[in-house]
Amino acid sequence: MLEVPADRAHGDWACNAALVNARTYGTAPRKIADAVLGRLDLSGTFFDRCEVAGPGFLNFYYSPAFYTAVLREIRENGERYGRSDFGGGKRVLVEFVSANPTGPMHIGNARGGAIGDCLSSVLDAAGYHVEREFYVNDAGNQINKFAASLEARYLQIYKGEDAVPFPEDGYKGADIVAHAKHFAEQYGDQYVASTSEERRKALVDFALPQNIEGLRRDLLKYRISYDHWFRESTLHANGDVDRVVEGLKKRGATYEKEGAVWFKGSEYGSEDFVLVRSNGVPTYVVPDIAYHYNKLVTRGFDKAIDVLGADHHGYVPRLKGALKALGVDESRLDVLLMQMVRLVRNGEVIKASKRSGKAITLVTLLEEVPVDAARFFFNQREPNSELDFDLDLAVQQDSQNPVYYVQYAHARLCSLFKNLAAEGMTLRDCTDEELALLRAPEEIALMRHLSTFAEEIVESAKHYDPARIPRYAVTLATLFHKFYTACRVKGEADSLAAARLYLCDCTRTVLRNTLALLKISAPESM
RNA sequence: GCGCCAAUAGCUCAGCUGGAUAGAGCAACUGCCUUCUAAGCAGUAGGCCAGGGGUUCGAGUCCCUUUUGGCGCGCCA
Repeated sequence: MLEVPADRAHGDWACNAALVNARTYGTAPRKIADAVLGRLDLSGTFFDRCEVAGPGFLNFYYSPAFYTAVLREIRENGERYGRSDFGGGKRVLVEFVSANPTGPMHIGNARGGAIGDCLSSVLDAAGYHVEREFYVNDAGNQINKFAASLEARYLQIYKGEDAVPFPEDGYKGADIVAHAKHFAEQYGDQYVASTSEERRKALVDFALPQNIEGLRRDLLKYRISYDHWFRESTLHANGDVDRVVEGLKKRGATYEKEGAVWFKGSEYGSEDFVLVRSNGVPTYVVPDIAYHYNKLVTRGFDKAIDVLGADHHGYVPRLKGALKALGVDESRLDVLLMQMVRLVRNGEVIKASKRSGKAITLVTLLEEVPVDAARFFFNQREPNSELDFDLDLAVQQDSQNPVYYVQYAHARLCSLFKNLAAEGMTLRDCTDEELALLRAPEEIALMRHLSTFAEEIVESAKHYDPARIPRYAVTLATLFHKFYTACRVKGEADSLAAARLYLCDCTRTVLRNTLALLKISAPESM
């Protein structure tokens, strides 16, 4: 097996085949390695030498031609450098955020948004055909609660707060009060006398579109835009929800108990659960099944990826089980569960209660923290780890903040080009011999890292781990800063200066491409 | 009680399908700006990888177990 050794003194690639097979051949690993080395022909490859080291590793070293080829590739491809066809154009639907439209987005949605959006970009760059989707829960019980809450607030305006009890499980946020007020300003008391059904419908028709528009607007501020806003209500309207129940019944995957329809989950890798309540109303999972059936069968995506909060993890086997029962290969659905976010200020965790309507919203967060920082921070940690979001650090404009460290590298590069241009030196093409002058350890390390960008994107796509991208960015910035300190452009002999400028240009390109995946700005000056 | 996720430097985290002396950043300490941005660089110090077993030539990585923390387990969504 080939691997990149931790220590570069051990070569650019290391092969441990001799160690792995020592037992099979009954020979000492070093002897095997020596034998392999004797038969190795590196001509025509990007390696110029190979050594046996340690207990029997074969260490390969890149030739200068490799680095030259990397730089040329970056120059040729520009903003496309790093893209690959790993995904083979497979159609992937990434669903993320999908916040409840009955209220504002919370901090978990902010993490989901950053992760989902970056993951989508990564998959796109890795050669998948990606579409981003927001699932709008504009039906079901939460809309009923929304309606009841609005109704109570509306009636309270005319009858007084004491005369109209607020529903126990209603939405207590100030946004509901505001909706009711605006509704009253527009329609007056004309709905006080109408039936509750009419009144609620009018209120929902008034408030829900505003909320959805608000979600769209807020997410846009967060630099997220979707290809589709898919409405749950369409699944009810076109009969898909009913068809799920019918389909499962037809396949013998259901049974009735105490007047309710149950799914035989235990036969499909989950536990049994209720599909249709005894009152005839389907549970929330049924439209969800219909929705995922729609993604994978009706619309025929090869893969559906859901970015969900970890509190939904118990629901995943149910969804997959039901899809399996409907004849859909459940492995085509991948769920990326992200653990909870805790906000930290002054070293203390901020407690947020959604019930009281006092949760910190995405909008509030963005008022306090730059979008660049938010997107970077939320992608820094792997999704399945908890994340402490340090509000103080995110707004800090110094070296403690990794966002600035990376952006500073870009600003430095731009400034370098600007200053040299003022002195009449601009980027020019270089010969292979000139590029081969880039031999300093800092230059080699930088070029080697540049060469791994596409691979990093593929790994990130493979593991659904966008956290690799900020890490790659920080490493790239570090290597550049080291190079910048050790190797000067100005004042060097023309050919070396030109080669270094060439390398700077490549670094700038890759830095931009990396930040583009995160949708973080690359400032020209700081 | 059952299930999912985590535990690595003082703090925040890497460590890819098990590989060569466990890595960064921040914080601490010491140096480096008359020359392309010092929002930077170089260096020092800091670790029974939560504890205990096991698998193997080799384990932070895989298996079992204990402990601690987070989240789930409704005819709520």
